[in-house]
Amino acid sequence: MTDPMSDRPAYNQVAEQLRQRIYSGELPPGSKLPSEAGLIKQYNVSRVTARGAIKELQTEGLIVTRQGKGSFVRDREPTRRLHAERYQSDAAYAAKRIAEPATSYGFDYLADRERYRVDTSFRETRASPRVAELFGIPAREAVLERRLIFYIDDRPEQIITSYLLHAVVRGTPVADPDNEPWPGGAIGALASLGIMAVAVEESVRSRMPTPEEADTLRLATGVPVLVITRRTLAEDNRAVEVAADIVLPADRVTIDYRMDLSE
Amino acid sequence: MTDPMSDRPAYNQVAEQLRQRIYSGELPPGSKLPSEAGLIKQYNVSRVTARGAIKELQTEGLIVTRQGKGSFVRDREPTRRLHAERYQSDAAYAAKRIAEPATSYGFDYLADRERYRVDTSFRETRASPRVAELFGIPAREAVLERRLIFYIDDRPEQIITSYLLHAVVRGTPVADPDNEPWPGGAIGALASLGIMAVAVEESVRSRMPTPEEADTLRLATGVPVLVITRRTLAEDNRAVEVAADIVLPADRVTIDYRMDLSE
DNA sequence: CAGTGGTCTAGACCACGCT
DNA sequence: GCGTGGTCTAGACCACTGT
Repeated sequence: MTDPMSDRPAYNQVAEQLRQRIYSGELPPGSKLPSEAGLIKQYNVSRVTARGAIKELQTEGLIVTRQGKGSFVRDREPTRRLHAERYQSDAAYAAKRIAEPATSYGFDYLADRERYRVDTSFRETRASPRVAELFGIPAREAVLERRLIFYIDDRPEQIITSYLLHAVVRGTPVADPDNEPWPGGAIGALASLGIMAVAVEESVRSRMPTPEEADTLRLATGVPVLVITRRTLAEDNRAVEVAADIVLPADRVTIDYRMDLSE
Repeated sequence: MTDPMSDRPAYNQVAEQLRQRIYSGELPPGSKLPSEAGLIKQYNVSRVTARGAIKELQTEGLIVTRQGKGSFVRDREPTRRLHAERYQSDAAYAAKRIAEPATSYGFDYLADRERYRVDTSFRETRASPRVAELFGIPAREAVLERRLIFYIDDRPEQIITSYLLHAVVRGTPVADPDNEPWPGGAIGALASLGIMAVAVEESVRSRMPTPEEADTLRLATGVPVLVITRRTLAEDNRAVEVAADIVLPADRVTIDYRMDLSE
């Protein structure tokens, strides 16, 4: 059943045939793949070879495998949309132009308020070279590091590591972890101190998660993370908050932006 | 050297120790990991177990392995920044407010013009349900599918699948693949037909590449792709171009956005 | 209990990179 | 030629899932 004349290894040929059956829809999301024993018989290969094919599809994020049950075509998770317009909404709330923030950490604030939870861990530290560069300040300046893990329906949805200048927030309610989640997010928190954000810059990249990230975000193998680095700017484009890493599960999140071209 | 009392498998323990040596900087980018034979001796494990540890680090994107040479800590590629402001620049060029487009497909147009190349393949087809939804038109309407592979220094940097309404571009220079890359991108091409874009929407997500994508983008294992879906909007927020998948190598690209909060 | 995947072993042969 | 990784085999024992 595998072609020994092919220049491609047997495990790759098996994987390719399964992949085609998945892409074609013959094996829809949730459906069960042949068992290892089945593949061994069907393709007349050893167990290691059959497992190699399975492994290949796992690392591509096509299937998930459960011990004692089998391998299954991965279900497509409903993706939550993270709208960049939430920042405009946060700013409008901070400026008291609207009564309630529309979102919190990108979630629908009014509809989902009861469903979410945030774990906070604050500490005073000194700016790393990277954080200092993002702020535009000398390294080792005192900063407040806020580590937030955001859950919805008890499922972790984002890991935020955010920094505020210690000189600005020391002794204020903003430095108190019990006040998280702050209505209007970082923009709302800064506004409570009289600091009005005028712009937000985001840089988006992606990579495979560290084992710790895969664990806390409960990621299947073959699922990358989206990583946003955010700078919240006040007048003169001076950075007043820096989120050096917002880590999101890539199988559950889409990030939306809109750029107006009118001058 | 591995702890048989641990509940974690041997290959995982070996991987964890190597991972720590990489994260700690003891094994910096580019440096060589112990050979399989070395791991077998050092940890007193079988070859399969040693290879399992290597495989784990590969799928995390931490190392690359070359036959006959060994495994090496992955070099961090210099990431190219894809600025969303390029759309404003394209629009300014299209409106003849500036003499030259600043970028082309996100690359610096003036500095890099000689270094890039684009492979094009156009075809007339009917809108898939997804493309139709992005356009806001009935499915099966005639569209021009433009498939562009963009290279810089002969290295593929993005795969674009973009759609234009056939009714709009039929018989025009825009429908001629030889005119790619169009100065000012899709916005410039539309402007030549008198259609002025007023906004661009982008949705960003991430996943592992298909084998074909990994091949054309020359991606190492453990490197995801960033996928952008773009809608170019004219007045009344009517979509005039749809890029249903801009696929970018996540180890070489960062996407930058800026949101102004002033009302 | 049977069926499933998870881990591990010892051993073989092949292909690539370099000296 | 030697050291490196790539593929493959046969076989063993363990752990989880469900009847």
